[in-house]
Formats: sequence, structure tokens, C-alpha cells
Amino acid sequence: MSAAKSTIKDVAELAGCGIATVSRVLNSSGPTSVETRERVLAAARMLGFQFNEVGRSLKNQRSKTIGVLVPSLSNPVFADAVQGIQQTASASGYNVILTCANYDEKTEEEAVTTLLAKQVDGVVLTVSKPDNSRALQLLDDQRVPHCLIFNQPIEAQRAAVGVDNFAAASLVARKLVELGHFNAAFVAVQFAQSDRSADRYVGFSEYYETCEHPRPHLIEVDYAPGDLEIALFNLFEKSPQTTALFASNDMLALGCVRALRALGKSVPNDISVVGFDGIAVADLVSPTLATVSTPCHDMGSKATQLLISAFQEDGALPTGTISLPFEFRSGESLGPAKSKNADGRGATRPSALSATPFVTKYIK
Amino acid sequence: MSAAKSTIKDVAELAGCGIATVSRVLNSSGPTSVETRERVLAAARMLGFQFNEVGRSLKNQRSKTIGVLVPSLSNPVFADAVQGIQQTASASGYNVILTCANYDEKTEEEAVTTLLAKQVDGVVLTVSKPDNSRALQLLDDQRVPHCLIFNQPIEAQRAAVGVDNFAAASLVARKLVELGHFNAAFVAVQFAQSDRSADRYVGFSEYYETCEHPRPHLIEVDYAPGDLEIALFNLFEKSPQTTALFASNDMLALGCVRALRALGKSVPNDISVVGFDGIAVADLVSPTLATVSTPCHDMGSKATQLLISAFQEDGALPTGTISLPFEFRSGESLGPAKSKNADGRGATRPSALSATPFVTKYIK
DNA sequence: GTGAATTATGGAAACGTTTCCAATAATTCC
DNA sequence: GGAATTATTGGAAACGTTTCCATAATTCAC
Repeated sequence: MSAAKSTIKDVAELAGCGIATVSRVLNSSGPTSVETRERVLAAARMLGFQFNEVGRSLKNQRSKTIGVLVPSLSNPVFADAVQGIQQTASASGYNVILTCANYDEKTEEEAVTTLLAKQVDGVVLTVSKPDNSRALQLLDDQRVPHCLIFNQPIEAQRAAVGVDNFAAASLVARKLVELGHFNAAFVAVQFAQSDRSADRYVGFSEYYETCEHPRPHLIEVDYAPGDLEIALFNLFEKSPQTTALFASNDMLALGCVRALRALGKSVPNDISVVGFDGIAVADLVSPTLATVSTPCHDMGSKATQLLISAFQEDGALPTGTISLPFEFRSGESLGPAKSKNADGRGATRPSALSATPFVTKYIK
Repeated sequence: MSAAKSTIKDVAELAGCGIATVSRVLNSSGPTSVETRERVLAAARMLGFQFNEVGRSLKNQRSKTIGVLVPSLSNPVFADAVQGIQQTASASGYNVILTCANYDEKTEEEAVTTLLAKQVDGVVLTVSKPDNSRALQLLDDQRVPHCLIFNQPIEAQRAAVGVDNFAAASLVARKLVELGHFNAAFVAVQFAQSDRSADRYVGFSEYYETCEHPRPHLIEVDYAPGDLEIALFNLFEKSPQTTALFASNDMLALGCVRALRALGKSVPNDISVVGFDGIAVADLVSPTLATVSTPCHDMGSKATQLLISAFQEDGALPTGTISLPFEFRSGESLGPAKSKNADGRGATRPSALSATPFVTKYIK
């Protein structure tokens, strides 16, 4: 039936009417006699007519497209969120243009620029530095509705949906302390690149301080293979009383479990490990990984809903962060602290600790 | 500096020239005096002018946009491929519209329809049934260049890039047999949904048959939790001599390792497990997972390159499948078969085997 | 049967571009 | 100095749509 692309003009010609009429029929926007209506419909069907959305966008001044900017898709957390965005958008007749910035601010800015050039109706994004982002500035300037995900901007002017990283990390700390882990460490990759890691570290360490336990070490590692093992080895040299690790994400947590094994430590008998994010594999590996499961999919979904309802006239984006619920998921990587750790408690803080890079600047 | 969107017309006005001149300057398409050139450039900078790509697309009849259709982003394999597509596209000034079909043919068709409506210049996609796909038919009808990834269509007319699943599975079989695993099983999820699983099963079992070992069982499981354990339990009831499992993807392989533990079997001492895909976590878990690592990222990348070079005039898509190299990656989940299995070898095939759903229809 | 109200219809402008083409200005040549 | 050539330039059409507006056709009330 259909061959190449046909336009509204072709349909009009075949139906023997004007293009205005075709538009009215196909959009049900305006009066049409039932008779012409049928002729138009028949003609459209015969030609396999589909609207050219580019022409439509130009005229309507809205593209029915949502721009998405995430750091990467390798991290399942973002992949899930994007999936949520895509589904929700698609359910409302919107398409998604996907861009990735690889944690690079310059790239973020460029990506937003091209999204704007494509006339996206709104943007869902995660940026490196939500409180000082050229990309966000661009969106503001052009008055394009946008909603952050994962990020928790401090200036609460901006729409955002995420989880309360502070509270979640605090909960992890509580769970650990309840099990007798008074000496813990926080392990992060690219700590400087991620405002989320920072929030988690603060929530984690503040809980420990409140309980008057030693503040957890902050261990920052590269993705370089072997780096993690060395870092952990050093940790145990300096703080042999450490009984628990809290990793800033699940992949890293898995890496920790593996590195600990390599160092001759048993998980969870010698050391417990807790991750963050709640990716699917956490339940598939052995030991299963204790983690905080976060609703990544829903985050994307929710942000998209907000955006779309803001598109309806008189709709406005809520200002401020919406926090979605998280859930602590225990797992085999988490056990009670060994009794000897009771000794560790209250031990004078070793002087070597000062060599460990505490990030006081992030403390609220 | 910039406020709201400005158009080429605004620039022309400010620069005191016609819009045609502005277009020529900004696109370097046509002669301009150095003097007006500067005036235009200054005006554009002052207004923060950015092209409206919708207007451009309409006039140029190409959108600088590539459509992408994958089953899902939850599978890291597809996430990686999409990332490859996105990067490569972006490097050539193309954007990516992402759609997901959740393995549903109807959704695939709809997705392609909307991609076509958006006037994408080309499509990179993975479909459920590449040899009988309404979605692909649509692309053919409209003469939109497209390239399959992961799929290996039988009718070799279509551009596609993937790995040779048959050969890869055959290699796995060889490795297993070399280690003395003469009785193996193939475990798949959604076997019917994935042409890739089928190819792998065939490659796997043909190798065994060639060596005159018993044909591996085919075990098809749901995602339902517990299902895997039951299926494996049944397998060992029927075929206690089984010493190796080949899972159709890594996530499933991890699930197998876990289920085997639950059944009291040790990996790899009692049973070896090999996965497929080579996802990142395979190296992070313990035991590390033996797997076939496939270049998902490159697949996306390559497909996109093909597409983009086909866009240049006189460029045409290569017809047929391009196979990218894969690599067998050994891991701790794979060990030599226990000696008792030597007995298993050559044992008469138990009659109970007939109850196992061999998929003879897929045999080439 | 006439005027008024109602209904259906198509022409044309507009959205932001690119590009053909004609027109103007600048240069060269003899 | 005038004609021929060349270098710049802007008007206008076109891409595929939507929608305003005016027209034409129908219906209605009297």
C-alpha cells in the first residue's frame, strides 16, 4: 500500500479537498462533514499517510520531545532511570533524545546546547555540579522546563527528584552500628565528581560522630585495577580494627568484596560490606550484597511526569527536591562485627589516621 | 547576554542585512564580504543565536537524528550498545532518539512508526524476529537506512553487525570438552524471544554432537525467583552426570551459580558455569564468571558508523552481517570436570532425556 | 421567498530555515 | 569612459504543518 512518504497535500489531492480540511479531519480539530471526513480518512489510509513531525513541530512550536542528559549508561542506575524516562515519555506521546556527558562539564554544556537547538520541550538531567552548572544556566536562560534526577541541589529553586542520600547513608550507619561495627570506612570512586558520594559520606560519618564512634575513613579509589586492593591494604595497616566498609555504589562494593578476598579477609566474617543503589546483580551474587535500594526507574519516571504536566498550560514545575523512598536491603555481605571489635571500640584514634584524607570541606 | 530564543531574522536585523546573508555566513555556504561577515558574527554572538534545528530539518529534509530501538536498557548489553551509538553519533553531529520495545513486536512497530514520523535519518535496532518483522518492513517501505545489532538475520539482505553466536557457543563447547565436561546443559531465559539464544544453543549442541558426546539439555526458565533452582534440581535428577552449565547470558549465569550453591553444589568443583556477554560484573564477583565477552559498545558504534557513511551521497549500506570478534574469558566459575565424570562419558543416554524439551526446530 | 444564522470549506500566512535567482555594487578590461 | 565581468547581496519560494479568516453552502425562522 504505502510507498514513500506522502504529505498532507497528497492526501488532500486524493480526497479532493483542501489541506486545511485534511488537517482538521486528522486532528479532529474543527468541523467537518461526515462525508468529507470519510473521504479524507480513506485517502490517508490508502497512502499510508503519517504526519511529518518536523513540520508539525515547527508550526506548533513544540517538539513533543524530551531531552535527557546523564553521565553514562554503563552505570545501571542511570540506565534504569533512562528507561523510566523513556517509558513515561512514550506513554504520553513524547520522544526522548539521549545524550551522555561522561561526567565532563564541558560536554554537559554542549549536550544541553544541542538539546536546545533541537527544541526539546523539556529536559531531565543529572549534572556534575548542580549548584554551579553552566548547563543548568543555559536551561534557565532559555526558560526550558527541566528536572534534575539523582542530584540534590542546595539552592532549592530547581525541580529535582532523588533520594535523600544523607538520610540513606545515615541509615546504613545505624544498621552497621547496631551490628557492632564501630569502626567503618567509606569507599568512593571519583569522589570529587559526584555530589551524591559527598552527601552519603556526610550522612554516614555524622551518624558515627553522633554516636561518638570514630569518624569513618574516607577512601577514594580509581577505577584502575589493583588500586582498590592497595587502598584496602593500607586501610587495614592503619586501622586494623575496621570491621565494615560502606561503598558509594554497588559495583564498587562488589569490587571490595573481591579485593577483601584477595587480601585473605572473609566477608562477612572478618569484614562486612554494604553497597548503594540496589542494582539487580546485588541479589544474584554470593554473598548477596547488602545495599540501599533506590528507585532509579521511578526517579526518571517521576521527573518526566512533572515535566509533562508542566507542559500543559497553567502547569508549573514544583520548585525544590522531591525525595523518593529508599530501602535498606540486607544481604549476606553483612554480618555482626566480630567480638574482638568490642576492644576496638573506644580505642584511641591512631595518629596514622590523620594521613587519611578526611573531607572536612563537605561537612555541613 | 542571551535571553530567549532569537532567530536568523533577528540576527539579520541587528546586523543590517538580509537573512540569506546570515545563513551564508553562519554556514560558510557562499560568498560574503569580510566586513558583513564580521557584522553578522558579532550580531549572532550578541544575541546568543543558535540555529533552530527544527526549521533546518524541515528545509534540509534531514534531521541529523538517528533512531534507536532496543528491547530494554536493563540488560547492560543493550545499555552498552546504546552508549556506543550515542557516542559515535554525537561525534558526527547526530542526535539519538531512544525507544525501547520490551521484546514486544507490536511495540517495536509502533516505535519505528514514531521514529519515522520524527524523520530520523537512519535507525539502529534490535528486533525480536529479524526474519519476519513488521518494523523492519516499515523501514524498507520508507527506504530509511537501518542497521541491525545483535540480530543475525538469515536472509542476508540486511545490514547488521553482531557476533557469530554460533561460533562463540561452539567455542564454549570446545573449551568445556577440553576440560572434560562431556555432559553439559544450556540454560536460557525467554528462549523463544531471542534469536540469539537459539543460535547459541545450536552452536553449542552441534559441537557436542560432532564430538559424539550427548547433546546438551536445553533448560528454559522464567525470571520468576526460584524457578531456576527447581529447573536445575530437575536437571540433576534426570542427568546427575551433568558437570557444566552454559547460560545464555551473564545475569542468568550468576543466577545459576547462586542456585547451584543453594542446591549444595560447589562451583566449579561440582559444576562449572559459563556465561555469555562479558558484562563488567563478571569480573567483580566471586567466583569470577567465565564468559564470552562480546563487543557491545563497538557493535553500536560500528552500526552507527555504517549508517552515517551511508548518509553521504553515493554511500550505501553494506548488505549482510558484519561479525565482530568475541573473546572467551575464563574465570573461577570454570574448572576441570571431576574425574568421576569420565564414567559419565559414553554412558547410554538416559531415556528420561526425551522429556527434556530439545528444540529440534532450530537445528540448522 | 427573503434575510439571518449556522455550518463546512479552502486560501493564505506563518513557523525558521536554505537556496535559487535576479539585482546591485565593485572591479577589470580595452 | 563605457562595456563586460565578477563579487556580494536580498527577495522569495519552498519544506509540511496549523489556523485565521473569508467565502460558499446549507439551514432556519418568519
